[in-house]
Amino acid sequence: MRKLAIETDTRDTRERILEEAEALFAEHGFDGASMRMITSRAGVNLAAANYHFRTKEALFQAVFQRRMDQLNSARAKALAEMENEAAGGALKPSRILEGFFGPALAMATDTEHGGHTFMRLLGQTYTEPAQFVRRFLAEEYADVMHRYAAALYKALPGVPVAEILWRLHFMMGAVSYAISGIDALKPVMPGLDDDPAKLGPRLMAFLLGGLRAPLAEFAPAPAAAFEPRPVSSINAANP
Amino acid sequence: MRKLAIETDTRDTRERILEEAEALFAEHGFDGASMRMITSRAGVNLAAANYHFRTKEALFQAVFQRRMDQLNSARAKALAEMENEAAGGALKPSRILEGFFGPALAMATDTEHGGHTFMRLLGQTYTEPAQFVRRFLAEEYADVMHRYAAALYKALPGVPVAEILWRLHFMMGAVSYAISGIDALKPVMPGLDDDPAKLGPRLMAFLLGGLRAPLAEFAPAPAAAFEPRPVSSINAANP
DNA sequence: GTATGATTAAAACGAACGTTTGATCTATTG
DNA sequence: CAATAGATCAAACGTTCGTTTTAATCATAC
Repeated sequence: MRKLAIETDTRDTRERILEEAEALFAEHGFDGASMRMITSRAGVNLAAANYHFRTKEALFQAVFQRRMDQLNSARAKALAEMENEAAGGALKPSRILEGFFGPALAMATDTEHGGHTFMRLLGQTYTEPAQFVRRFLAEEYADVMHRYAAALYKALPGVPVAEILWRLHFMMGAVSYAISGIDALKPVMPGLDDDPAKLGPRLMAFLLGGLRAPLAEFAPAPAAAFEPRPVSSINAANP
Repeated sequence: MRKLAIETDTRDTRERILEEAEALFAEHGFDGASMRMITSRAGVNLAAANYHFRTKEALFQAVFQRRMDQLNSARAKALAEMENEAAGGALKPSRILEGFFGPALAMATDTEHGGHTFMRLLGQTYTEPAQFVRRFLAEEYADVMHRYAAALYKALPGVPVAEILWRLHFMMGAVSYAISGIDALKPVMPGLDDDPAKLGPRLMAFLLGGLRAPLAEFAPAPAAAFEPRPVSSINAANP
């Protein structure tokens, strides 16, 4: 009971900081959440945060590390099991998507252990301006992402790898908005059916439709619709 | 030359601030971009920013207003022309999507007049933690968004309106990631074909596939894949 | 010529920030 | 029990922030 006591107290302080930091980073962003807010909400001394994590950036990384480890390992495990089961054969695209996005949605709908909070934070972080955040996130994603891209490449013969990477990217955007939309969409779209249990199937149907869409043709004709508007219209808008 | 001179000088200062604010907000976020950075980069006095815009928040809103006006009017005009042409009939879903996302992509590929910069900023802003930003953005989107949702509802008989709103939301996520990905994706996915001219067709093919995907069934069976993981795995990840 | 509004310069303001310091407390160890 | 090492505390440090103020300069309008 001696040795346990100190470790328990220590982890309590450390983890209380981690918990509140996760919530406040999600609520106010990296810059908007101050060390004083985090530590006071956690009920610990301000200096304790620097004692355990050295800097604010390191605290932010620590918040991310434990969740990303969980997410990455869940995704890697799902893929490994599928590939083991298929014994070298190609996988169904729908199952690949479930392996990749299923753990993210599971975490996003877990409101009891902070998973929901973290996924909101993750959605913000992809477009986070701070360089160290984006670099850190890219490193965290790289490994598992490429393994899923490879699985999709094998499952979708004839689809160029560049197309698969782009569609994987599009899908991540849809999922990110879907998750943050659980909270943020209501003011924009009143009366929307936001049953969390329906979100998973809803989203997966959309993703599969996008993934399986016929390949685009890069003819000059359809591309004309996306040409920049003339300058004059920009200045005329606000005289 | 008298009357023109004062107006030109005035707008020069005001617009130089707006330009640099747009670029720096996109680069460092609302909190990360300071008034001192903005005014010094614009080559104007610090007090001039407060003189013209009163507060930093008002400056941020001014940056948004001019671009959102442009984006909203382009979208509204495209839809109005289509509906006029169809004379009360339903529109092709692909044309509706082009009307909605075409102007956004056009702005995003316009690197000469700041459109690209602003669309990066817009992508960040949807998940922006600051309340006043989200509320402002929701108000800006609401009108045009509902008109496009109505057009899609007429174009896709049998699809519930809730489903259309969600898919519109998913599509906005995909587009947002596509736009920010032009810059941010390269470190994650080296060797990716990022030809900007191909992005439009690529993205539109994906969006159409997702929009037209068969409706999901809300049976309990497929929903099981999205249940939260047990708590033990969370604690076991980082002991 | 005088009033007006735009701009600059320089300084100051109170507040909040991340981080550091040195003392104090606590629990295990020899 | 005394010594040691880690955890926690109150307080302060130096910096930066958004904003305001005061004064002076300049170009235009009436």
